[in-house]
Amino acid sequence: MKLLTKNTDYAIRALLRLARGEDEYISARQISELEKIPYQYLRLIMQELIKNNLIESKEGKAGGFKITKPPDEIFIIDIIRIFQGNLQLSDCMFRKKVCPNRSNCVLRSELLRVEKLVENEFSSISLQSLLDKLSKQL
Amino acid sequence: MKLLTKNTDYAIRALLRLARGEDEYISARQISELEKIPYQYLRLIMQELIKNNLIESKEGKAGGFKITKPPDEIFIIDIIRIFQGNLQLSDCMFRKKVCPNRSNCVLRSELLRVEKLVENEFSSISLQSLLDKLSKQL
DNA sequence: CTTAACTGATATTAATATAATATCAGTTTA
DNA sequence: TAAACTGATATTATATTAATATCAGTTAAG
Repeated sequence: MKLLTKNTDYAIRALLRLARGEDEYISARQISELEKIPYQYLRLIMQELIKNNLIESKEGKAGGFKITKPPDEIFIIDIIRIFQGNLQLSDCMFRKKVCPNRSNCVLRSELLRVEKLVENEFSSISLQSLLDKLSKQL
Repeated sequence: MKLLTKNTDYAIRALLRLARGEDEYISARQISELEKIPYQYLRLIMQELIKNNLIESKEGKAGGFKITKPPDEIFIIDIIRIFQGNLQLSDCMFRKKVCPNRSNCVLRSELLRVEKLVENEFSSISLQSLLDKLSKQL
């Protein structure tokens, strides 16, 4: 079970970069080099972040990206949701009206509980809190 | 993020079946039909469960599988570990000596915490507790 | 003593999700 | 007008997960 996929992880790192970068625009190229994220892949990630209003862009030479909100208003869960969708349980039979399988139903409520727990945890971690940790490391 | 993969889920259901089945052997064919699990896939799962000493088998006609421990001694985490390995964090750079990426390191401790949490939850759910729920549903 | 119903072991394929590249059009600045 | 960028989208590669298939060996029952 992987809590974060690579794109979520890359996105977090990219956002942390932007959050550190005052209000200048930072290009995908720069972020890619600083954070060692494959350039083209990062581009896709940035586009997703734009769609979700976490960052904004400036086109053309000297263009790049800028974070749109203060880092204490962005939470890890927001980023997870973008790239990994809502937390989901075992594939099983969820959309179906009546769960055709009792054993699974029994599991369901437990999984929902754990899911909720994980969600709460990730809802409590803001970019700012990570930045704070970062600065302590220096 | 999927908490359980299908094989884990199937394994849990199969084990619940066995746990309900007194001390008779139940064949993969029967379980497959009762729980609607693809037969050949289930066979593989049963073999894994044997390797991990959760069940034992009897060969030949009238053969099948039997659970080896009382259901209050088997926990969901045990089954998850068999089929999904240890909970793992974001792929990132874990085995490496020095984390080459500070931003990620900052995430690391948080992820470890959440991971531990999930682990604890799944360690507290026994097959017996699921069986209890099942019987209430009847 | 042979056949039906089973498990053991392992190989193969299919399906899906994740990760990474590639391309081309359009924008901005110097 | 060229260099350095983003927008949009298509393509490919890789890994993981799920599912099938095959064949040898075992057991029980007629």
